[in-house]
Amino acid sequence: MAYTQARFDVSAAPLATRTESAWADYLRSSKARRLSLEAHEALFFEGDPAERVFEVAEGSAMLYKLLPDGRRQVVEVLGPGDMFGFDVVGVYDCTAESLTPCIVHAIERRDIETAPALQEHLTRCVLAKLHAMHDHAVLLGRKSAFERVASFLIRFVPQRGVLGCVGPTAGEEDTRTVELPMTRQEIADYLGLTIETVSRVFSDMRRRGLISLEKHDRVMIRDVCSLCRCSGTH
Amino acid sequence: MAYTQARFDVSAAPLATRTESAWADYLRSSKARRLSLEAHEALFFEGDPAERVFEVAEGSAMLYKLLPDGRRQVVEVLGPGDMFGFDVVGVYDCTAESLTPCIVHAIERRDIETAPALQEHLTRCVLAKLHAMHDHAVLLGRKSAFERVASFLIRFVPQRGVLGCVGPTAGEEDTRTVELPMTRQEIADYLGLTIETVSRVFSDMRRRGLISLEKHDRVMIRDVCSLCRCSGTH
DNA sequence: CGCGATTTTGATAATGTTCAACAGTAGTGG
DNA sequence: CCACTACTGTTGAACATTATCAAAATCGCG
Repeated sequence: MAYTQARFDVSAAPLATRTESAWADYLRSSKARRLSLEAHEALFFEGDPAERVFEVAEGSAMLYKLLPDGRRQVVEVLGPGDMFGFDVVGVYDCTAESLTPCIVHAIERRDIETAPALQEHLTRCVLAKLHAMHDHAVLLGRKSAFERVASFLIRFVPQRGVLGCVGPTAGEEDTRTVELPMTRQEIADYLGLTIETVSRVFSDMRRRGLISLEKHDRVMIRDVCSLCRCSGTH
Repeated sequence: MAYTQARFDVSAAPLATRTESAWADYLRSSKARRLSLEAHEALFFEGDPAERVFEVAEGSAMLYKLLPDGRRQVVEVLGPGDMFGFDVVGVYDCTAESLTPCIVHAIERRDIETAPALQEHLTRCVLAKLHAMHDHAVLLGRKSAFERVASFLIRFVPQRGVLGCVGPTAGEEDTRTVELPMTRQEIADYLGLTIETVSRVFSDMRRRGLISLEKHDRVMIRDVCSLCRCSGTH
């Protein structure tokens, strides 16, 4: 092996800084278009010619695909900083729809293709998405309904449930409240379940004291680590 | 919208040619290492420091992830031309294992990072993989066992079952024989099913006259279009 | 308060899993 | 060449999980 992980890390750090800054420069420039969306507004449809790439600035959105008989699979859930609208074949492979009111930046494909620093940033984002899709495939292919919902909830607790999880702060109650940007139907379509199953799992988790529901979309996780142990991943 | 799909296509074509050629140049150079693998040999493990990127030259391979209790999800099946071993966090997120005897090219991450033309090629490959993962998420999240196996089989018929499928040649028997590079267990772990269910679906397809099995891993598809209609996608 | 939409709950059905036994296949060595 | 063995794949029966269908409860909002 040519160099160790430590050496990779140090060489990667300045690269990231460099591309982040080029990206920030681009977004400040007049070329980037800023779009405001209401909740549940489609940004583009599967099959539309792919002319722009987008970045979520505020709020959240999703990408989904439909089967001819109407079954839907939400393939990605997007938050601030996430990019989407990449393509290979000239058309979008998914439909993009806002979940909450949100602001997205639209970037002309042309601008990216001619600016290596922007390309680097884009590549980084695509790699992160591919990584996330691998995890999601495990969830869809091998996890039970309970594990899927647990994994889903932990996703909304920053820095937890992922590799290098910081764990609970010693001695403290490890309680966190998360705001879900999605309806039960959207959660179901993301997790490959039905709306009823999602609802039943939420109720089951409540009965077991793992969570409590302040509102339908406000979930208090009683103990993040306990829930994490239900996710199948740990 | 700034420009039409047609304009995107023509601008994309020369780009592809340019990166393909840089890629071919790199592979001919002494920097690319050529590795020979037997069937079922691991190339790297989930968690290993990610120092190189790979390309399949001959044969096929897979990427999989394991849950702590041993459940496995095969997240990608790779054939000639496919790249793998990308990372975001410095370590591989999957284990890579050959399915058949195969030859892979190993490319130092450093070489790619310093050569924009190689980066473009890599970005293209990652985008294609992301696209494939979206389709796979639909399969795992929303398709029945029968549809999953049908989709899987069609995957091995070049130019069919995908967007812009050429369809059967008029008047001809639309029969094709495919060689599966995977065992039933591997297919099951790829499709999010059990080995028994995969076996039962194969038998069911045989009884219905959709396929015939010359050997366990040689499947004759009686009529590609009929099978395609069973895949849920069309 | 009352209406429409979303969510929850219940009863039943279907799909796929699990566990167990059996069959086919390939490889080995007498 | 055939018997033996180990492995992979197939089939069957019982079971579990999740889906489906139907109804009740809750929420959001004018």
